[in-house]
Amino acid sequence: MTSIKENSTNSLNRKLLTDCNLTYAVQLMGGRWKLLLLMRLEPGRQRFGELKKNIPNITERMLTLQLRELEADGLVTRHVFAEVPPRVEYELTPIGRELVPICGTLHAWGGRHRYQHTGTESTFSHENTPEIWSTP
Amino acid sequence: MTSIKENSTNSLNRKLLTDCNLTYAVQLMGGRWKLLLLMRLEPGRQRFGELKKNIPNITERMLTLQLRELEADGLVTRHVFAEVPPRVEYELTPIGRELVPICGTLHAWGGRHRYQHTGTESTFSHENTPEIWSTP
DNA sequence: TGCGATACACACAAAAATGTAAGTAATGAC
DNA sequence: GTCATTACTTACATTTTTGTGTGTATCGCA
Repeated sequence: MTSIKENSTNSLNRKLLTDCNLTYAVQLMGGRWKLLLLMRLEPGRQRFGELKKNIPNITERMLTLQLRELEADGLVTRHVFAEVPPRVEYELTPIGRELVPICGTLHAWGGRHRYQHTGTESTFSHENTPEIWSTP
Repeated sequence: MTSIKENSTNSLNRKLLTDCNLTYAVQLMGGRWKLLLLMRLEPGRQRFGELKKNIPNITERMLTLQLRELEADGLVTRHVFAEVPPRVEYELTPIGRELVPICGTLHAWGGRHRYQHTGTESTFSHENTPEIWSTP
């Protein structure tokens, strides 16, 4: 998300879909790394560098971008400490936290789908957030 | 989704995220028009032309693409009738149908978020699928 | 013979998302 | 004075997604 052409059909359609609460919701969580970030933040605050370490393959640029969008959308809070070297911590907001159980349901559905569709199971491990993935 | 560069970092990262059941699930429903299509199909089978009529601003190309991806992902079934002019109907699969209540929850969350974040409410109407949007 | 109807396909263009590589500011430790 | 540390920023390149416009096959009907 660098610069958007207001008034392209593409952008108008995006706005149109923003009117529906469902597609609106999906737009908020739609960035490639956003849900992973939310899940990492579930146990509590995390520093920028820790997120970077814990999320495989994410670049600093993408991490910054996605975190800033999450912040702008009110899903996470940014805490800046006036230290050197700098320290910045990220934390889920209440409404962001409400997304977590929904993600649990989606995760379970994804597992069922994968099994039915491919006959395999996921081996991805969310080490630091185990309790989320046990769906009620 | 026309042609994908195998082995670009971009594509490798996509595959990596496919390992997680959550991001896997989001990939399946991530196309711009997919969830709207799923919701339209909830009441029952629909013809290509009806979907086109009912979904604002979607082009034939996008409709085709998204439906084909949904089909390839096992979320909808395609029924072709050997008639002239042609008739094709689309229908939710069982696992696709399991996504509907989750969408209901997401829709509700989206509504809460929008209200908190913007102070407004959605005016988007899903005429043909009213019962979905009343979340338990 | 020509037309309308339907569900597409195709080549191309535009826009958006993602990735790469390099640089920056401030400070304390050496 | 140089260096390491941290959380970025910036300019640019690549890849992917979305949109535009036109064409097609088949048949029944006028």
